[in-house]
Amino acid sequence: MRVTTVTIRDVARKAGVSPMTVSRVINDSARVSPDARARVEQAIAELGYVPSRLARGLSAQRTGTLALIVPDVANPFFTLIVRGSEDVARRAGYRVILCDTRADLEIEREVIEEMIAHRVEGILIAPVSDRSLVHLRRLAKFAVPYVLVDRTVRGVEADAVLGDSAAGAQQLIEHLISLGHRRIGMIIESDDVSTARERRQGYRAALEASGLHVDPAIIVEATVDPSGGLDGMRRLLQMSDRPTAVFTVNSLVALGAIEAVRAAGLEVPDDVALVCFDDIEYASRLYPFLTVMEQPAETFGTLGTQLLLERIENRGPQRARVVVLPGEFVVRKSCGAVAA
Amino acid sequence: MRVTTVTIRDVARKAGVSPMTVSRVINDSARVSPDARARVEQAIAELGYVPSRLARGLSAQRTGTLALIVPDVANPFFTLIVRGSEDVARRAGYRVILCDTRADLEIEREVIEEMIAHRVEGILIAPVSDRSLVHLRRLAKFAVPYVLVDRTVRGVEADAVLGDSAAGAQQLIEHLISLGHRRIGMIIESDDVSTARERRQGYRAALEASGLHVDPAIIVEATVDPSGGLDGMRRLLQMSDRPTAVFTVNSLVALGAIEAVRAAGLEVPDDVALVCFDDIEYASRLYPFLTVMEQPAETFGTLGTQLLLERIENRGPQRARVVVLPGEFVVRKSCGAVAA
DNA sequence: GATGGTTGTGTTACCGATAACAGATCGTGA
DNA sequence: TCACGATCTGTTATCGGTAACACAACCATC
Repeated sequence: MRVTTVTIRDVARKAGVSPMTVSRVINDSARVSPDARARVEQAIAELGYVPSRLARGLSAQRTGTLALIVPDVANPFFTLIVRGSEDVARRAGYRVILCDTRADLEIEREVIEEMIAHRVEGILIAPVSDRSLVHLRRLAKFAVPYVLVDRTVRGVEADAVLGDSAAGAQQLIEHLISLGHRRIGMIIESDDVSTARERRQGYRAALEASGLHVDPAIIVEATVDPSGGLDGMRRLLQMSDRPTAVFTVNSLVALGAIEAVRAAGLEVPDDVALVCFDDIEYASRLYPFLTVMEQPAETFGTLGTQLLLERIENRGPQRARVVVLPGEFVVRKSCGAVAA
Repeated sequence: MRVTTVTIRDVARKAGVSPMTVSRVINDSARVSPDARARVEQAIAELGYVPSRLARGLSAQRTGTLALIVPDVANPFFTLIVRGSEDVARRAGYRVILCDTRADLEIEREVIEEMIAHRVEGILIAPVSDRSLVHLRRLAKFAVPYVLVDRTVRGVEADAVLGDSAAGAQQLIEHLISLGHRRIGMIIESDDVSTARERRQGYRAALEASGLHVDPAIIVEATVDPSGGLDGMRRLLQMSDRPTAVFTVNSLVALGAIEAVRAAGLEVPDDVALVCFDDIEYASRLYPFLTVMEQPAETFGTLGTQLLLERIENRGPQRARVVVLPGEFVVRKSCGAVAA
């Protein structure tokens, strides 16, 4: 059992060539005589040599590493993005360092510093909010290419892969209106997250198009997880003039909202209809319940990573490319359109 | 906008000291005069200097990076492990590179080579199967500490954090027996995955303890995902003497199994009772249906990472530590114990 | 005032690879 | 036969840090 690492020099000595020739063999770069190549390969096999990416990265100024920064790895939506990104990266010979910011700006700041220190070649990021701006500026300062996924940031022009939040929300709300709802609430996060902002717009547009009044009282802010939904729905239910239908910013919030409805002795959709963004794949398989605007999450990851690789390799146009992927409207029981 | 990187030498020049003094400041290592320290910090701030982890890693032989290798990042069980591991690693000043093997031995081999090349300081791994043995030997050869999570590998003695698969399976089966079932099928993966092996043992032990016959015909092998469950249950339902209850290796398989039951015009638990390992957090919130042996997945991640860090820092005993965490038996509707 | 220990800082070499250049060998055509 | 290009290989410097040692300045002690 070896303790010290086998280096390129050890291989060179054993093969009776210079380190440079070994380097050429492992990089398949310039021409090497069949004879030398064979001896080097033999030596590599015998010594069990694995070239250090650190040394390579330092000298070649290429680490072969990307970073993927998301606000919540446990959210199935982001998990799919992770999977898609990982896959494309691997095929292109890159590794992915995954960072979970837990939707915390300070953690986001830290991980971005870390990734700069790691000299990752590019970053795919679903930023915490508009206040991530300074972090992205930092990336720009260090000339680290990055691509936004799922969310934009005010004042930033960069490649991005997004869902159509405004249109999606509008469609969801229009559906509720078509079912006869006139008082539609919303549980959503703060306005400085682009998706939330756009979904609010869609909400508003749908109401206004039908000549309905937008009542700020039934738009409640919450954290983006089941507990936020629980809390938000609880507040809505307490109102004297409570909504007959509610739109939540995503499916995790919807889960909490459902719990609140049940805890109040009520039911979805009988007492409160519910629609939201993002499907929960496994949950829907077990129990197709939520009416959702499903986004192609894995494609967010694959496409985003492809754009990133193009930036890294300096292919692609100067101008930022923004890809907006439409969602798929899936009607299930929670909206009350079909028998529960 | 800078293109070339700011190095320790640039900082040194600006601060009027040697690079070594700068190194001391950024590492908080040896003593540095308050005056020099102030000048260095000033220079770092003005230049926006971020030390390269590559260079540091190369020269100090420490990368501050761990790898986490799992067979399926999209499986909620492993996602929770990821989250736990990430969290502990960050607090200890380590970054985590996440690798998804997709339960493919060849991909596992590749990512392990990659991680050796990256000179990660340690690896937390849920191995594909017993055939991962050669990969782990490779890690041992390179003196890379590793800790097993969720699964062991035959012939390997290493730190491990595991669930109690045998006891858990036994309890699930005993529950089915107590409900009156006498013909209990199983959908499970190949025997060379330790968890599957142990769950088979628990299954067998429970049956034998009740004097029931173990019928190999109703033990079917399948891939560990919904499609495997679908396929496995389909086969079981075709039998003339089909089981009245089925145990699936985990909840994703159970989802597929339920689909097969429904596709056959039957229902769970009325026609077939169902139990399995691992909860699907979000699904259960929406619809508490599956009777499961829930494992503390996030703890697998946190504890495993702690053990790993101890190995890396050479704390902890020589001998391998194997932690077995008990699961929590959660009775819901799928087993038929309560009214559906 | 010589001795010895602390404190702060610089020098040198090296971590493990690669880029850039230089040189050696060989075949080919004039 | 000589010049020239093609092919292969080695040398040197460098990527951006740090370890190990050296050394100067200062203080306390006898």
